[in-house]
Amino acid sequence: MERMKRSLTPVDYSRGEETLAVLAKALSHPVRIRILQLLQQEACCFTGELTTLIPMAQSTISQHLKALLEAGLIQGEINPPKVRYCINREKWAEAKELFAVFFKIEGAESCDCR
Amino acid sequence: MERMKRSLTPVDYSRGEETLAVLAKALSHPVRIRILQLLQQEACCFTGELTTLIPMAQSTISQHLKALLEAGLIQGEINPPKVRYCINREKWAEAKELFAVFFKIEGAESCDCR
DNA sequence: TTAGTTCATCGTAAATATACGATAAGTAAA
DNA sequence: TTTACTTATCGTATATTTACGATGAACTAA
Repeated sequence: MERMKRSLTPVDYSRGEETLAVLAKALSHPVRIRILQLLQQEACCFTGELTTLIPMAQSTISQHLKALLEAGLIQGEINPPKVRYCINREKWAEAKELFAVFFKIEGAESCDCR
Repeated sequence: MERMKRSLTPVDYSRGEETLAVLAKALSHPVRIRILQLLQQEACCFTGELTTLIPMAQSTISQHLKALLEAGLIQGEINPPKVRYCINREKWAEAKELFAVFFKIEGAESCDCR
């Protein structure tokens, strides 16, 4: 069959739109929400501590940690043979602000579609 | 090959964790961010208006609208043969609050992992 | 050096997401 | 009824995500 195009013209998104989408994607799995909450409460966690708190394979937890790391929401300190993670406060504040601004937009009045 | 298990014991997430993840997933694509911003600015939009504002196939836009609808962030008013969409203010406020509360957690001090 | 510990990465299966065109559903107008 | 218009859904190709176990990398301790 013929090759299918993936888009007519590429939509060009603003920096904010892209960033927000990336952050939202990082938050789009419940276990990552859980991990972030645990890191908030505990200040720091070794990967091993997380595996005792969450019934998932160690490799899966590591994979989710990587996703959070790539989104910039957490940072890791290599303390061999352990690795300790914590929230990246700077990025956290940025995300908090981005979501707040996004949801604050009140633009026009609701049209109350049903 | 042998069937692979998807999880050791199912992790049970709280209502808030699930809800936040669902909302985040809805926001995890830049075009959906764009659509929501447009709906905010314009109060209401017919699907057709959105297709003129966003260079994507009508079917694709419709698919994204469905995703936002399922997450509850928007609502539609059938006004045949058109359908007008707008933000669901109630859900919007709920989402705003959920994200705000989530990011507000300050728990312990940062451990400054590097 | 060897053994043990901790974590990341690889390989892979399955599910989900994302894009497109084609088609169906539904109403209004001719 | 027929035609035109708008939107949703279907079918499908491809990409990405998510889960697992197995293996590798890196450091410590014996």
